[in-house]
Amino acid sequence: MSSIPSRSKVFALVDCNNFFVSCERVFQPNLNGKPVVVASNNDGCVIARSNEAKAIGIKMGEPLFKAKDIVTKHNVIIMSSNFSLYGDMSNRVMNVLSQLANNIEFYSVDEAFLDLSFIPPDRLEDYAKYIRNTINQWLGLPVSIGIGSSKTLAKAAAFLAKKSHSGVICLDKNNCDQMLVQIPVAQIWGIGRSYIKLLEKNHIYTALELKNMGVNWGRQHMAVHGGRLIEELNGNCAYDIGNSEDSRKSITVSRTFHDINYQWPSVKTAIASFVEKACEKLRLHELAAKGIIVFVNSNRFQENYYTKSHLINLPIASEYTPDLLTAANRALQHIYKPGIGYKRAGITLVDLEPRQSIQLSLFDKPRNGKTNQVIKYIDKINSRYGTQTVTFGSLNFNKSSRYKRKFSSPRFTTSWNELVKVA
DNA sequence: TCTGGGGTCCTAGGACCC
DNA sequence: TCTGGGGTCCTAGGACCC
Repeated sequence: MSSIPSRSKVFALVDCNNFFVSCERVFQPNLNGKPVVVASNNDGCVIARSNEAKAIGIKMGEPLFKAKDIVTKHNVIIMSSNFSLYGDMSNRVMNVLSQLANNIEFYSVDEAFLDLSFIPPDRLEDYAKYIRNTINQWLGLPVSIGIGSSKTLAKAAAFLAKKSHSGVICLDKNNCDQMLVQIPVAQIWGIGRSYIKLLEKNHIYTALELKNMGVNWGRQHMAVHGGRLIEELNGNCAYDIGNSEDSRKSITVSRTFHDINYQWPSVKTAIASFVEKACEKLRLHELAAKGIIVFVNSNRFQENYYTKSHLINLPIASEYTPDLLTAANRALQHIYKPGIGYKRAGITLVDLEPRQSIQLSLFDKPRNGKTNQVIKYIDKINSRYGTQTVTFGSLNFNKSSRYKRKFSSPRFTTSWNELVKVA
């Protein structure tokens, strides 16, 4: 029996150039042509650079105080970050891209993978240029596009595309090796600090050399990911386009403290406010958490660096701040060490699952001039468990005690349909 | 003096079970 | 003093990404 070889896949990576800086420039065109950097919270680190800023030697992630001399000398413009702007611009980019390909993965705030297998090979480059021009014309943002038969190759192509005149590079069987030899192995997607050391020890310096090591070598020295990575460099797809629906697995809120000697009361207060923020996100995405991790760090640039985290599993999947606050406090007791000045703390909500209730707001008649709002939770598990009736006051979400919830709201019983009508 | 914040995936080792 | 061989699940921590 002969099998017909399926046509190999084609992936494009669309990457916004200097994204945060480019967003700022859309609304402040006077920044064009000047060295501009966007700084992190507290204006601590450089998190985006214009080409002009890159050219004069400002490094990504560099603390600003270290770049002080260059900044002064070249009149570098420093912008404080405006993440709501970048998020909004990101949504616009993704909306445009969604109209240009069926299968798309929103990989990060400024990058997306597109499945372009539906485009004939000889039309790929033109189509990529069309995408690039469309985004530029509609949104005023410059993008680079890399194309290859795996996501890793598409990323590699995008790296070269950034330096190219056209902003688009297609890797195919014919030009792949001669392109990969130009790419330092450190630029390959999935190769970080530790692997660079390992590869240098083995005299591997370019993407081509890594490709030629073979899948078995990769698996042996760099675990499963290494094998897949080399598979991908050889043009075989090991990572398909991801599901683009919001299926996040954790939510983190953390901050670095300005005051280095954060002690118990302050850390406790900070953690409480992180829980509040995380719960907002949780509800925004209609999720519930089954666990909470609390972590604290001392200053990582000092000796005797202290870092500790602790997980508390919640007895119920929770989207309620009070439950999570209690858990966070318990976790904090485990990791807090007196006498240590904390530099950073945060919480991560884990094991997220779709929220199993929906929220309705019912209003009584105004009393004492105020509207008496009664917030109710209605069982979505109705459909799952076939229950028809929802009781407020003391509510069983389903038969298992795991989902029992108590409410302080007035007790009454009604049916699903009636409630929907009221809502 | 001053060094971001938010994610994913994998693995080693311990606890526990039969 | 000798002290199995599997398996699973959980957790902490490491590595990577933007």
